[in-house]
Amino acid sequence: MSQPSNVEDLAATLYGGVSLLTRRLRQLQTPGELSLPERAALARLNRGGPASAAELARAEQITPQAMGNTLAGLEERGLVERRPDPHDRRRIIMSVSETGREMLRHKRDARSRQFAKALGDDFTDAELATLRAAAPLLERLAEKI
Amino acid sequence: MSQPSNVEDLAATLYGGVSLLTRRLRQLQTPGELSLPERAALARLNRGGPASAAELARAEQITPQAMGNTLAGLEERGLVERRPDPHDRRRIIMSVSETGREMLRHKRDARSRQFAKALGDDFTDAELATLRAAAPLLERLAEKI
DNA sequence: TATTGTTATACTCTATAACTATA
DNA sequence: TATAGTTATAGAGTATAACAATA
Repeated sequence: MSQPSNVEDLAATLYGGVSLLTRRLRQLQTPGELSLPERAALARLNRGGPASAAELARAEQITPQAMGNTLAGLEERGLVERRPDPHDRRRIIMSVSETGREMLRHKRDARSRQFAKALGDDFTDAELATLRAAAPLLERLAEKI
Repeated sequence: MSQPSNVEDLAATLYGGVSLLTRRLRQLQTPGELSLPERAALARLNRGGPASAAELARAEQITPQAMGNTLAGLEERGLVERRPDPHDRRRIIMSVSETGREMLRHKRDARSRQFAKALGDDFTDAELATLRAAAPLLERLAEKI
């Protein structure tokens, strides 16, 4: 197993699946809904608790500037709140607002629902298990590249 | 298994891995190298044989306009060639040039090498098998969404 | 000096819209 | 009418560069 040529093929197939999925996910975007990075940032803020923009950027592995854009969008809709860090006046701590929590709770995001629905409807338990096992490997792969 | 909440979690994790991977892959781009869609189009043209832009667009599931952009980039570097279809004067048939074939043969693309290297170096055979099984599932998921 | 955050700008990838030529 | 291809424009998402404030 894992001869060079197989790994090359795997790389190509993986790229194909990953880019197609990203594209489709973006196409599902409807006006007024959260963008993909917005949803990711909001979800992370919710599971990880309040954090600064720089911390979130490191966690999501994007630049602080890009995270700033994303957070600005979330703040405009009142989904996150900012408060200054009393110990370090450079920092601004972001947290999920009540509206944001409700948004996450009620899964109002049509794209997320559709994504989850596709997984639930069209895949066997064995296939779901494969995807579940593969998800963290994709992250690790991204970090190793 | 596959309770709604698990599927939601899987959707979130999968999105995280997929978007991170896409981002990293794009970051690896160095000037003068093939872009991700260029590489995908060239590889498909090589495996599938000569095809029109519209056919390639359908195969890659992007718009003909987007494929036109990609092919224009490949043509500029002399990696693909165009010739009119003698039977249908609307169509232009694209094929991989000798230079393009050499590019694919010699794997000159540093990103592909690095992608394949990360797979070969940092993953066990079992993990590679999981990724191999997951790749087509990602494509199917993208189509079902 | 290093870090946090901001603003400005540009790039990649893809989409929609509008058009011409051919079928 | 429908399809192949083109051009123009716009949008999402991210990057680099340059800066001010604070540590």
